[in-house]
Amino acid sequence: MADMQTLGELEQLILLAILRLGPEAFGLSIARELELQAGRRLSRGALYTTLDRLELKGLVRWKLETGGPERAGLPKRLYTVSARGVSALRASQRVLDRMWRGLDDIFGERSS
Amino acid sequence: MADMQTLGELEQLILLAILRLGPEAFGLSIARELELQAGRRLSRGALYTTLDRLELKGLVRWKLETGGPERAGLPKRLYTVSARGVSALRASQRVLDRMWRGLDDIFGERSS
DNA sequence: CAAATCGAGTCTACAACGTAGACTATGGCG
DNA sequence: CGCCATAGTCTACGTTGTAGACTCGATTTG
Repeated sequence: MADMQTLGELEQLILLAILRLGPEAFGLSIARELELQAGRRLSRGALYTTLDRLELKGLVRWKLETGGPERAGLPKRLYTVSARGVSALRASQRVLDRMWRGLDDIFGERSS
Repeated sequence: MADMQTLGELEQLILLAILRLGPEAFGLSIARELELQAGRRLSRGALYTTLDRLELKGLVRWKLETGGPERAGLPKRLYTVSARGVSALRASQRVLDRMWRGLDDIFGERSS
């Protein structure tokens, strides 16, 4: 795992949204979570291309959910973050955290 | 300041590096700080084009320092982060913070 | 049942951001 | 002067972020 390429800003947010949603993470719910929590509105394109690229890098996976009782047979992709995805996310967090350290008092917002 | 466009991942780091360095922030010292704190190595190109773009967006400014005693007359650009730069940075932090909230326990690293 | 609608995902194209490395210019030094 | 070092410029390209029109099956509705 020598040099893990860095995550883009949106990539981070999408990974985080998936983690937040747990087993209910599919395309549009991810977009909703992002808008709700981060005030960030995405188009379909923005969402799915990023998801595809994360998949390509092995940071997320998905399996089809074949519809339950309601939504008879209408499948959707349930996304999960892979172990490598979690690591990449933590690496990004670690770097930012380190760079903020000492500045929090002056410019920061970390309320808790 | 309705919708402040989001900062790229490197843009955030460079802004933070400048804040950390205070009055000693010029091109190469920024690169050094980034490597030191974040383990992120940048080429000249990566550094200055990003700096130029931040300037264009009004997030950083610089003034020439005309050499002191040593370095007689050799000028360098001393960078500072503008008020808008600080806001943009805080906005990014706020979003990430919010997205991480609740996940810290499971996946987080925030040691303190 | 055809038409309108909705939810989920695909595809194409382009703008913005991240990156490298060769190049210029000026000063110090043997 | 020739050479090394520092600070910054320029060109070019790969990666990430973005929009919106399109497909396709299901549900609603007149």
